[in-house]
Amino acid sequence: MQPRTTVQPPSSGRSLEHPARDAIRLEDVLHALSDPMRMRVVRTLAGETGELSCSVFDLPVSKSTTTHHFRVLRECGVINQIYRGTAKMNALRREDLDALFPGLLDSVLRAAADQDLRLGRDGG
Amino acid sequence: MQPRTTVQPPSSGRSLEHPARDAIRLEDVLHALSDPMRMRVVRTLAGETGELSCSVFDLPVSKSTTTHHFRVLRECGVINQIYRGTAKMNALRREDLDALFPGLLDSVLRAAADQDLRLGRDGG
DNA sequence: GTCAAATTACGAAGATCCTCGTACAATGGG
DNA sequence: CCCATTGTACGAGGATCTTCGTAATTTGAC
Repeated sequence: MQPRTTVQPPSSGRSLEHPARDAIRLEDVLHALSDPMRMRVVRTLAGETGELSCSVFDLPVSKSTTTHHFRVLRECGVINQIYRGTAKMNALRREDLDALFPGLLDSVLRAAADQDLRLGRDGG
Repeated sequence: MQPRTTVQPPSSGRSLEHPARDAIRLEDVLHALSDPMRMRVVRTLAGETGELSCSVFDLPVSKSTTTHHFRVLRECGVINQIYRGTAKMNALRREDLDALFPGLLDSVLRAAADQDLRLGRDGG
């Protein structure tokens, strides 16, 4: 078997720009989370430990729009994106967000879950 | 003569519509807080125990725009507004927000304060 | 090389948002 | 009653946002 030393082969030469941790702005994060589609993405990512490709999200919008929302999330520092083959993997920047805004992400996620229960989605 | 049981005379006949607690939506609150002017208002209100009139806020925008921002905050359930004479008093709906979104307001306020320090506003 | 899968880029339509100025309304004091 | 104070209503301009369809790009498999 091959060594495969690196855990994750970054795969391709395509690169994606991400803001450094210190460049992340609270107002941008709040704006990003104020969109239902993006909130849905973030909530799904928060329930996963690893990465998810864009295609596993079945948002009720076109693929172009989905691409747009993922870019907004990346450019404001909420998610990390990396190409692996033809897929683009996504992960929450939980460490960075928790370091910058302690407790914010968790309270937002909890508020979203509570609201779903209250309004009768999912849990009823 | 009338009993006048209520503590605060509402002063005028002008009334303002507020969403009930259960009608407050997380996405609307996040959107409201994503604007720097409105965040400034909320942070100022959070530092006060009582009410503040609109005029004590010296936002770097016109009076029309100030009115607009206060209305957005009221209509999404973040603040409570009431007329007292010629003034309009504002207060955070802290109880409602804390009940609906535990910890959210506090973490947002803390994040805003931290970011100000980090970016060199105020504290330096 | 060819092909399918995943995603982007581009341009555009429509909606919403932030901002403003000006004219107007409500209140309380003299 | 007159007036100053406080805030609103009513557009309107300009920016940004959400959404889309179609053409193009990148990658991995055969």
